[in-house]
Amino acid sequence: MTSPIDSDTNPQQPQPPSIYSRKDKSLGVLCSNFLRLYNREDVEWIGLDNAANQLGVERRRIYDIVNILESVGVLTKRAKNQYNWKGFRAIPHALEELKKQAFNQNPKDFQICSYVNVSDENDSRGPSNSYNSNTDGYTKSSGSSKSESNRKEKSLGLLTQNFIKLFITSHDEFISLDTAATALLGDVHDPTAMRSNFLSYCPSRKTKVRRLYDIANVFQSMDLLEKIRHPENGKPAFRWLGVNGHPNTKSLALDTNNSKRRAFGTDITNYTDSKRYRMDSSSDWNSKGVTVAMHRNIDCVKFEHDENITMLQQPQRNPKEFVFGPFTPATAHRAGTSGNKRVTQTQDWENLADSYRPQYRNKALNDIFGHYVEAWKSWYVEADEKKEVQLVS
DNA sequence: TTTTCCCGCCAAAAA
DNA sequence: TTTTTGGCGGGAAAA
Repeated sequence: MTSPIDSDTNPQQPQPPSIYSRKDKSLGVLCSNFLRLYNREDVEWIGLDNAANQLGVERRRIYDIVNILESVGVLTKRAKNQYNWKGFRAIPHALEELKKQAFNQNPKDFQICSYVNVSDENDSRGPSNSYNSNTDGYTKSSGSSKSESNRKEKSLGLLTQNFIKLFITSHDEFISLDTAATALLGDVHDPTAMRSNFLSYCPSRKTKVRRLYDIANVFQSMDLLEKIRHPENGKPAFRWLGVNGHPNTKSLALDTNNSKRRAFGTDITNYTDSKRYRMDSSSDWNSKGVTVAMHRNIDCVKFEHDENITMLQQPQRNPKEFVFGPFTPATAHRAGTSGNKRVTQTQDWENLADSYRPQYRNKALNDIFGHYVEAWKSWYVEADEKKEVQLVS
């Protein structure tokens, strides 16, 4: 067996001046090399030091790769410096878990809207949080300390999982990283970030986009993701390929002959068709990535910030109804919803927004939340009006 | 000019 | 305290 060092090049010969190329150093290339090194049946575990040495990179880069791979089940942490190798076979199960999470409606399990302890007046430190031992390893227990949860909720692994969930739940086949970053901005505890989000300027979004490029590069090297030009605007976007390496072919054509659309999130366990990782949605809710963020953030505040706000009151829910979660389409309707009901529903939301505005002690937060609600309301109404027009025509 | 994303600083977490 | 882990953003290559 020969190592790269044993190549037949003559060491005496002057090497051509090494031309620096970023591509050679990219995370995608590194991930390919990493997989080439370890993606074998006989590999049980890997050491980070060994990986860094073998691949000739700093440990820091190995952490990037490992965190992303761990988020899709390829690796699990075994000990300090060591990871168990699970391989690609673990990916489908991990994706199923993510899918369940994306549509499972225990909001507290949804990391994206985790910590919202914004109030300066409420700086009590809770007990340490820890990752649960469930599949993804990133579900947070409640009562986290601010700093810990801050750090973990911003982790690359968590961002990776939420990025995947975005593809799973999105009605759009093509998602730009900018849109994804907007949707995945979890800095709800940062009033500046929240406000900036709506003003299309946000320093942390730039960082988020950087991280999404990292993730996308790794996933591309694994054939889980494909970079394309958006067919409509020609801008760079990404398409989720999934484990089969085929694009999600859930197309609108699927529903063209079926006016009765599936209620959002009703077939959680129904993923025998691997091409259908995206749920049918009866709305165009995520034609605006921001809408996703909007809805999510409101849910965050609603469920996580109960000590500082008056809870948003939930309308009485039929226990049999599916309870929407953070990625739930804001304009999703139940199957068979009548037009009248839709109008009523819109009005209900308007009323809700008007009547149940939480009262933050922090005035800035209060303003921001109000901003969220107003924006959400207008988008909701707009989307509903579009749907009405479509129905009429 | 905009998009992409490497690189390594440095702080948090763990040992 | 030392070591491991990894968030973060400056700034440069690539498009």
